[in-house]
Amino acid sequence: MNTVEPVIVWFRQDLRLADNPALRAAFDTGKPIVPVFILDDDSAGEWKMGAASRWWLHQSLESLDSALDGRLRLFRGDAAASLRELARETGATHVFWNRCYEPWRIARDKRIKDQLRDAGLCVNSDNGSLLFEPHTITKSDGTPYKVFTPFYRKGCLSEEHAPQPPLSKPKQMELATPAVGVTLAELELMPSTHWYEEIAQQWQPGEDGAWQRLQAFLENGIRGYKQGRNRPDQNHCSRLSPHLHFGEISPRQVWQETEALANQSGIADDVDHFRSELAWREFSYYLLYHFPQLPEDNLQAKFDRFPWREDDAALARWQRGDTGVPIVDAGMRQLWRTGYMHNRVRMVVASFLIKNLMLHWHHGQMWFWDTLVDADLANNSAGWQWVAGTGADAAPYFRIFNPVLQGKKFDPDGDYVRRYVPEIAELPNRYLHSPWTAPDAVLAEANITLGKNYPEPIVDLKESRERALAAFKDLGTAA
DNA sequence: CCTGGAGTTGTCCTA
DNA sequence: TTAGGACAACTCCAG
Repeated sequence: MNTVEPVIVWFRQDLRLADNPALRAAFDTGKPIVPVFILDDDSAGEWKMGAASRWWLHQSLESLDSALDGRLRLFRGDAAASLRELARETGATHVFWNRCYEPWRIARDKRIKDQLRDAGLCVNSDNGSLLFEPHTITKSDGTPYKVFTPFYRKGCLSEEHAPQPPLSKPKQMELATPAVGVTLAELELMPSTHWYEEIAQQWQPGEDGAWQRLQAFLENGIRGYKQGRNRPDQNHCSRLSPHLHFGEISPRQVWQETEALANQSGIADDVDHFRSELAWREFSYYLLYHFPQLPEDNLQAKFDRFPWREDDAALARWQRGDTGVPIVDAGMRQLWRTGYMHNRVRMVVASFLIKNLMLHWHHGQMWFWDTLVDADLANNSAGWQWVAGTGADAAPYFRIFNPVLQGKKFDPDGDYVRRYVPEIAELPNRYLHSPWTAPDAVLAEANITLGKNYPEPIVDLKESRERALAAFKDLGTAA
């Protein structure tokens, strides 16, 4: 044991060494560091991590542990108790962490902070995962923004709140290694069956993987981002969302890396657009912080009386990608197979569930929560409320995606649909997004029998659109 | 308090 | 084939 008592760094959603304010603050004490991660499922309540996220976390912890020379300590269960045990064991006097913003975490962390201070420990927390924290941005009257654009102008784009340069990685950290805790396997994050193999092929969780992804995006994806980001058949998305969610890379780092590109000819617009997407992540966290009921309740109360349908069979077919609407099925199958879905297609499948099937957005939110590797309470909840039109900055009720038009517009050559819905791959482009409109001879030529090897559409698009329009109209506008 | 412009992501019909 | 307007009315926000 070291003669100097160590300090504890509690890793949470900041699974990286560079630009990690808590780690930096601990390092600056000059004392040995005990790095720890605690899996505390019970505190999360309904928002216990989903299966895909747990797979990712396992890989990411493995990567972090390796970057820390195998010194990461792991605990399972109550966080305050684990930290107290660790402090007792090591004689540590300080605990450092970066803040999280989910309502259940804010409440839990406040409790923990009090308990640790009562036990005589010093506690420091920092902002490690946002460009700016939700409480720092308000309108001149002190109330929170509900509209993205003015929020963005007042935030990232203002002098006052311009993103800060990231911190470097501490060099030559001294790590302490008490013999406490559990093994990674004992966290039981890995699923018992091997459904994750295709997911594993597509992703490299961890800080190194995050940087490789960012570099690949900056080299190949960002040019043409503004238009290309809408194309699920192309590679213009950053795919940084899971890395950002787990804090393997920080938004400050990403913001700074785009800085040099912004001055290159011809891509200023693309860079601006990408940065505004980072700001959308900030806005989701901002909404969750100021409206903590965001994951549970319609922000616009009038939607509480919307006549949602109950239809377990339809929900199951949506989940499986078995709706008979190709772009919807492609998206849902991409999600199931890869733990990810292209953003444009997320909107299409969400609109289909909410508007065409008229099922409550909670169903979609919960399914995404379990299956997405980037499942994030703020982004997921804000996104579903946005599509449902129940959120802060509501969409006009008549904005109902037509999945056939969306398919034709954003997957014009059908590459995306053919990849994930191979049973209709032989259909010509003209009919690929609406097989039910194809003449019998064309279907026969493509070896398709609707209702046999690919379903008839689960709802009539026109009728269900009108049904939803009527239901939304009936709500009126009064709160 | 009043005013007026604006609001991520759409669809459909008509000329 | 393509471009433009209709589709409601509301709330948000800055001046």
